[in-house]
Amino acid sequence: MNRKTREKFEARARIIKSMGHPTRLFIVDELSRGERCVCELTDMIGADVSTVSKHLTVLRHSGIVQDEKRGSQVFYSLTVPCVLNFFDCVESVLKARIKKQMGMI
Amino acid sequence: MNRKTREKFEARARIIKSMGHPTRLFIVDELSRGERCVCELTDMIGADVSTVSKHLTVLRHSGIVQDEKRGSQVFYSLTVPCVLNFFDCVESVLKARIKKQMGMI
DNA sequence: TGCCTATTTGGCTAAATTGCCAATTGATCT
DNA sequence: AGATCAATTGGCAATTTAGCCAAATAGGCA
Repeated sequence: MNRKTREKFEARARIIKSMGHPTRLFIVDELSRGERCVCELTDMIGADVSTVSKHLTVLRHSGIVQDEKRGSQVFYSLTVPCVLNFFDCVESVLKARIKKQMGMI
Repeated sequence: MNRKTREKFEARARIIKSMGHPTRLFIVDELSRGERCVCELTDMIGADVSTVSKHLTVLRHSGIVQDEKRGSQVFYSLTVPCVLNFFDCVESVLKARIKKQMGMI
């Protein structure tokens, strides 16, 4: 794998990786239903605000979410709706895995 | 976030996370063109066989790939084709990011 | 101005990840 | 059986990640 190819996959892996954490995946799922402020997300998640804020920073840096400051609050939303396709596919993987475990394949 | 919800997102995040590494993403991309043995993948990637083997174990455990032993070789293939949708979406995220950087949004 | 709320940043520790080498296992071939 | 190739596993050091607390920053309001 040459340098250019490696860089290409590194850039793409970083985006996927940013969703590869339960809390961040929860955030993406929640934002798929509309924008949310940090305080709302923090309440739902039940972790320290600073922790949630850092997770949001990861998602923002990867380009999956964007933020908008309004008053004293910061609202986050998805930049691209297609990330929801991920969920459907993940379900397929889970289903296939269960089928295999049951010896149906 | 209650226990059940957390577990749900943990299971899904584990699948996504397994693709969140340049080498493993490369493997998924390569397998989208057909099954490959460990030795072929190792040649392409240019890392130690043991490293590649461990990456394949991660992907296998998450259910994204399956293995089949034939003779002295082990062939890997995708279990579910939809993982390719990930690539399209990742491209969209990258494009949106570039647009934003250029001040077009 | 001073207080309160919302959010981010710094710092620190614990845990997880990665990649290499060495050793092991398993199949093939002579 | 012995040699060889393919792949996995164990072990270890270096790096990265996660989450909490404390501190800093910023807006809104009395």
